[in-house]
Amino acid sequence: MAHDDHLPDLTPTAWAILGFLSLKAQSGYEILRAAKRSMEAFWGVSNGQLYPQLRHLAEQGLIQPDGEAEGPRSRQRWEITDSGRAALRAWLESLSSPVQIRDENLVKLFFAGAGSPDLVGRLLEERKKIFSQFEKVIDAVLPGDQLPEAEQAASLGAPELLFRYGKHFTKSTMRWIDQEESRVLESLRKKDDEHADEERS
Amino acid sequence: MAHDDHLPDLTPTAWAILGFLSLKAQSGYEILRAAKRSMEAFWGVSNGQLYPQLRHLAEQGLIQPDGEAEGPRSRQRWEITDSGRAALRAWLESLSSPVQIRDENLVKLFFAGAGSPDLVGRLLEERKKIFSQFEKVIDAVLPGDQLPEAEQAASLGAPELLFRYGKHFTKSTMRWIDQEESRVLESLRKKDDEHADEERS
DNA sequence: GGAGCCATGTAAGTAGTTACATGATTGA
DNA sequence: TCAATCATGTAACTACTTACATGGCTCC
Repeated sequence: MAHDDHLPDLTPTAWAILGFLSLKAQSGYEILRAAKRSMEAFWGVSNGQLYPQLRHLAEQGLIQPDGEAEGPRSRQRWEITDSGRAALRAWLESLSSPVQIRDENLVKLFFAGAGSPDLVGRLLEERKKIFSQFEKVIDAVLPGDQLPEAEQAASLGAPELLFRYGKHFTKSTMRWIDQEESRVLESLRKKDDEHADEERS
Repeated sequence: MAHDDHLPDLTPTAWAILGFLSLKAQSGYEILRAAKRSMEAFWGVSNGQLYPQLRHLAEQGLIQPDGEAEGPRSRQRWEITDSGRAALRAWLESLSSPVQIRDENLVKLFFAGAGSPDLVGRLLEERKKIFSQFEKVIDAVLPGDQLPEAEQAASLGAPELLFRYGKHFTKSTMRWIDQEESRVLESLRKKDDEHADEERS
């Protein structure tokens, strides 16, 4: 990773949009759906971002309309330009910003962890739910049954790679939760023992 | 997790600030440092957020000044109030927002994955660097050598729990990268073989 | 009495979300 | 022909970051 030379200054979201257009000329809505299906878990794209960014990319000459939009609000297909492809290649070789995580459940665990094991247990249960939800999103990246062809084409790129990472990540987190849960159980058992000792004495 | 009953409407960052004050009465700067040391990896707190939020928490009656600030810009210590403690307890029992991840390197892998294995290899190398950097942040949560007592007290809560999670998380990610790297190597080997076949024929 | 860090604070900007408005298309 | 859904778009807001300003403290 080096030479951020002549990189246009775009947000990662804009680069992702350009990336989807590099796979196939498509409309904003199609991009939105493809992004939702294939990478929502690791980079969300909302429609409030999408349309302004499309216009911005067009202004920069990185994409262009493919055919005419029939009306003021009818479907407009976009295609990547040569300079768009070049820019995308450069972006792929440039330094990435560090992974950012915002994990409220974990923050709670931090503050609860010193206190009641009960609460920690409940928070770990919640965490399990959060991550099984997360796994559902991941599973949607590569559903067992076949997709309509259009959607398949739209989520080209390397869905299997993201899928493998997502699976690895969720499974590993689930394992950690199980470990912590048995730790909690043990600490409760110990407390019980101590209590019983006190009773006897 | 249930009853979000009478929860004041605060951002998770504000809750975290309140959480730190529940461990110990302290100044903004101390909170900033404790947050940086103990939970930066999973929830960053910046000073542009901190001071306005302190004032906001005070307006809500969840914290109060502990002693007087000597001057307009001198150290001010804050302490949590009873209603602050009650609110914090309620927050700990309330539903957490889902884990949010923004992972630019993974987005690049998605778009690179279908194309050149070389590029995928470089991106995996970058990922390794990103996560070994991440691990350094985690390691700072529980440094082998002892901390000044003040800092220890400030990062009470359950640093070991966050540490264990962070370690588990980074190790597991590193393992995945290794797997993917050998996958890349294999695909390069296959390509080579095919090439050799063509040469022979 | 000045260098450098400690500490508080703010202004400006960034990147994003949600909720809504509206037009176009489809199909019962 | 009406309802639902597809598709584009925007306004208002939210949470947050960076960079800077400034004052206070310490120690030589």
